[in-house]
This record gives sequence, structure tokens and C-alpha cells, in this order.
Amino acid sequence: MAWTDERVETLKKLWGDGLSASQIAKQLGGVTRNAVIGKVHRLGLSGRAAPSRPARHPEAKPAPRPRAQPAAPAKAQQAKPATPAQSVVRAEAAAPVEAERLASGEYATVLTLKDSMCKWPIGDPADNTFRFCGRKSTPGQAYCDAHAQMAYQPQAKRKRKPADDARAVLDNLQGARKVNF
DNA sequence: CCCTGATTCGC
DNA sequence: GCGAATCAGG
Repeated sequence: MAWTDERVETLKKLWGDGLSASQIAKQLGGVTRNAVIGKVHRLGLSGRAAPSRPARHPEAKPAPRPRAQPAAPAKAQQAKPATPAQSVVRAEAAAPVEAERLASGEYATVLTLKDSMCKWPIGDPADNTFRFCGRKSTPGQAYCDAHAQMAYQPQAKRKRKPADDARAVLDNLQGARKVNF
């Protein structure tokens, strides 16, 4: 991929907007962040407006923890157990298990999604609010544990009524559509 | 480990 | 001019 006038122009714009070299590289496509940096230097525009913090990864927050809890001594009167199967069903119905923020406070997008992150799609791909689960997943694994269960669940077992069967098929189709995006 | 930009140097 | 390798750092 060569540095056409158009690409150089885009590079200047994005660099000026404070995007990191790697982000610019991804957006341009066909080049690595090194190529971008090298070009930036050759163009003579090293310094820029933004100090360099595309996503808040660099430093960990001071963690504004009130930290004054005597460490709950009460008996573990935690949430109701509920079997794994029930949890999954519950999640699929109400879908509160979804949206997971990154440490940066933002959501995982196609740009920030890492290989070690859950790639479970959330929302409408055609919408700008579309994002991914983003929770940690073992490299090589597409989803986090929770979503892997959902994706893999044969959804068989349990005598379903014809109506439920159709519903399940529909859900699977919708899920596939999202993943394929 | 994730990321950032900076520099070098063979091509 | 280009960019991979490497370095230094958060």
C-alpha cells in the first residue's frame, strides 16, 4: 500500500485529531503503526495536540475507593443460587448480562476489541451504539465463559412446544446475523 | 501484558 | 521514501 495524497491527508487529519499511530494504522488499513509513525516523522509532524492517550490504558486510575467497609462479617446471604441453565435462560430473556465496560470506561468496539476479548455482539450492527461484550476471553476463544455457554448451548433438552421450537430457531438466526456482521 | 511514540538502518 | 525491528516508557 502506497502513501497516496489521499492517505497522507487522512493521516495528517487523524494524527492532528490526536489518534494514536496504531489507531490510524487500523483505520487506513494496509499499514502498521510503525509505518504510520515513520511517515509522521518524515512529514515532520511529530508533536501534536493530544499528549498521547487514545484510550485510557496507560495509567491505572487512583481508584476512588471509599474503602471504609469492615469487610462484611455477615453470613454469606448472597444471591439466589439458581442453576447454570436457569441463569443462561434468564440472561437470554432479560439480557442484563450483556454490556460490559472496559477498564477505560468505554465499550469494546471494532477498533478496541482485542484478541483476548469476548466478541459477543451487542446491539444493532448498523447502529453506532453497536459494541462487543469485551469481557476477557481466553485467546483463541471467541467468547467469554458466559457467552460461550449461550453460543454453544444446543438448547435441546427440555420438551418444548412447537412455538418454543420456532422461537429458538428464530433466536439462533438472529444471533448468526449479528455474528456475521 | 496491554499500549504509546522514537529511532535506527537495510531495503 | 519506506517500514520492521528495536528501544524506552506508561
